[in-house]
Amino acid sequence: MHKLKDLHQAGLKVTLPRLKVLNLFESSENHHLSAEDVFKMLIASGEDVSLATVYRVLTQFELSGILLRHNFEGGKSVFELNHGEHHDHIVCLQCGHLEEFFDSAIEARQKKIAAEHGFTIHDHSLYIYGDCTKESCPHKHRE
Amino acid sequence: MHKLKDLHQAGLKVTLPRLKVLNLFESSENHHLSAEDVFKMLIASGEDVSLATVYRVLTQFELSGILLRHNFEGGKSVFELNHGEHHDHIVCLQCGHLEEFFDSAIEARQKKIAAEHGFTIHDHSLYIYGDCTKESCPHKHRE
DNA sequence: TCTGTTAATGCAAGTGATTCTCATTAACAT
DNA sequence: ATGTTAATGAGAATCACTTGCATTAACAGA
Repeated sequence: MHKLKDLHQAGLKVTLPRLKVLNLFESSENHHLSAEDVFKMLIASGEDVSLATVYRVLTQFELSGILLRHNFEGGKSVFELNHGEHHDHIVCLQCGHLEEFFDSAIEARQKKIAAEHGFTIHDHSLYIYGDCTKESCPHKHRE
Repeated sequence: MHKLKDLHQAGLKVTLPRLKVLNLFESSENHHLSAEDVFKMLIASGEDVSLATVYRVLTQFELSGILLRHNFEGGKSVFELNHGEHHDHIVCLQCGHLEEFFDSAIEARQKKIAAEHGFTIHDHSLYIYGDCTKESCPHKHRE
């Protein structure tokens, strides 16, 4: 259990809210959670935390590298555990279903493009938006 | 000048606020503007528009294809004229300098990835963040 | 050109997500 | 055990938009 280590390394005290949030990300079915998701799930499971604390903890975890933040369309941030393996996302605009992918060809092209433009690459975000073909996807809601 | 045509095609009346916004995008040095940028620039040049109208106009122009909306990090939408040629962006984290690029290899890989995951691609957003090492990169930029 | 219908606008109030303030409390080094 | 300092909860505040509503401007038809 490297949870304590993670927190100490980040210079953060080991408090109940932080452990609860970490546990949630490690045990949750859905790996991508918004602040509100986290808050509601904790409340639902009887834990008593404040929404403000959830936001604070998520931001601290992002800064210390424990979590990754994504800004999908829709205005709210979504977080996931940082396992150290970079990947991009493909999102269903109908049902929100999310899949991860990694493509070395795209990664390589990006490096090349950055170099051609005289940039030192720091980071990138690639989100593909589309319609998924899941049975559970409410595809019929089209105009 | 196809401004009037654009508006008519979009089923929008040719009103002063709409013309002012279009003119601004066509004449501005900076091609990527937020709602607040547009509002402030119009006010500064003596035009009297409401912020609410700016938001409405930008959204309508996006829906009718006249403008493209981007959601960079930072939580605010940025718009640019839609010239019909898709491109992605590479952004300097130091000075905010922005360059556009198009890479057919990346586009092709994305289509393939979407197909492999059973998605019908609608759209994508790719932003590369880095440091622009150019002399032309002034380190005195607004937030 | 006048005019009625309807869309567009301005203003202010309302939202949703997130951040901040500040008094209180919990961590943990001593 | 306890002092120091960070962390928390509760709610107000902020930021980027969005909406309701009364007023006004567009423009098609007479």
